[in-house]
Amino acid sequence: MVLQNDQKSQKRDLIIQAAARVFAQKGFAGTIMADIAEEAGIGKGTIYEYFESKEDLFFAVFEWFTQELTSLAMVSVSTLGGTASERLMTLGESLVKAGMGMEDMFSLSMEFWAASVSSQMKNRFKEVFKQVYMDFRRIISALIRDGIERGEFRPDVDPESLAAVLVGSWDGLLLQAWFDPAFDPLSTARNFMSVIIKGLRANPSQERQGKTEHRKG
Amino acid sequence: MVLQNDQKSQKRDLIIQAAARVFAQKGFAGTIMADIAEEAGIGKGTIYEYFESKEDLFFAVFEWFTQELTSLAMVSVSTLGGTASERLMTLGESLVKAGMGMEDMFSLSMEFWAASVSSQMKNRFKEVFKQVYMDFRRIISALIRDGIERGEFRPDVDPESLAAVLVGSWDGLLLQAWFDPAFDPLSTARNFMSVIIKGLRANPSQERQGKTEHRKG
DNA sequence: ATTCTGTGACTGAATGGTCGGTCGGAAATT
DNA sequence: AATTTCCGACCGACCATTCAGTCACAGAAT
Repeated sequence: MVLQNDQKSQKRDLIIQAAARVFAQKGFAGTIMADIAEEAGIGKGTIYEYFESKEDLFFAVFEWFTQELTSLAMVSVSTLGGTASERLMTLGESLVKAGMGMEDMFSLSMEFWAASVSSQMKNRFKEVFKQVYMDFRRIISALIRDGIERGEFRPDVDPESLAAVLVGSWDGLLLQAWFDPAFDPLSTARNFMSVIIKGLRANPSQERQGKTEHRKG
Repeated sequence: MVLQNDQKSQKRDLIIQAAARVFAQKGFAGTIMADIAEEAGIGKGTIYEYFESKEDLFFAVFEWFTQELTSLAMVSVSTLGGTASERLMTLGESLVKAGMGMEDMFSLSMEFWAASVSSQMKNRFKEVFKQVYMDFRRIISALIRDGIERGEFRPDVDPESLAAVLVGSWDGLLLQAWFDPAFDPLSTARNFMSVIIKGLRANPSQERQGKTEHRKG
């Protein structure tokens, strides 16, 4: 049977997802192509119909992964309503939850990080990572800037810096949770966000208000 | 010549440090034992006089690394004077600076993370990581608790949560910097800390004061 | 019959780890 | 102090294994 393009890409996806599971569990080096073939329920040779090499496949998994993650964040943000504080809070929670839910996927992230150090394709990995982090920072900083414009947040915070730290702390928290099952990133994040929000409030003495001391449009 | 114990351990350290450099540059998988031997200026066989296996050596590098890092933090903290805010700020800066300075070393961290996913010894790696993160959190949370007791910080923040986030965001920030050379983790951290400090202040309207609304001795 | 897809046995390159042998120096013996 | 013995640190050629990638063939589709 001659596969249609969409069937072809469907099978590609099948392989990618099977590979993702195996890589997540065994790491890049620990994974052999035969494992992936078995997981996907196909022959080893077939993989090479769709991918150049093991590294090429790994990179494809990486791209798939970042896509999933980014669209998750996009959806979260676009769905959210309420004040900037609330949206920030909710986005944070849903990202941490996502990270905790797909715990396998987090271990995949670690493999990707490592790949950006030493694989043949480290520069391609780095480039994509850079872009992903930028995207996330952009999403968050827009949210913060919005809060400032509404007069909800102090005008003198730097949205970019704060966004970077939030993005960073999600990684950092999940990392700690990865190593210590007793560590609860969700309640940690919650507690933390409330401190942040207090620091952000334009007028700390009131819960919320529209008084505008803000500059910049 | 029969080596004394201290000569013996000196050579061990020599190998560890040579290995650290090579692993940092080429990653675990990309490193071959011959490289390490060459870097250390010894024969390959000699390495096996001191270490069971490649993984065993890698783990030894890991232990050495965490020791270095922890003692750096210890020294920083014990040296620092001033208010809790100032000490927090300074500790943060010096850790970020350290991370930036030894950029090779940061890439080593990534390798260690990956090792905790998939190496044979993943549980040993995880255990050590867990301990290291706990130590760091303990250092920071003690600092915060101190600030609360002095009445400098609001009594209703959770020192453990905040400490975890700070620790996490150092990792997270350095990670972003790793991928994007244009990203400046230091000024980001500075900006961020000032938001945090504002959120922490016991009495936000004054710069600093000793008024004690605090409970708990 | 022809074309396309799937396959898994096979191969060769790469490399972790071994082991028999070397050699500089310490200790024992003279 | 000269000589011999002994030790163990050091070495690197070699071995055994592991796997990524290939390819000749089988089977399906048309």
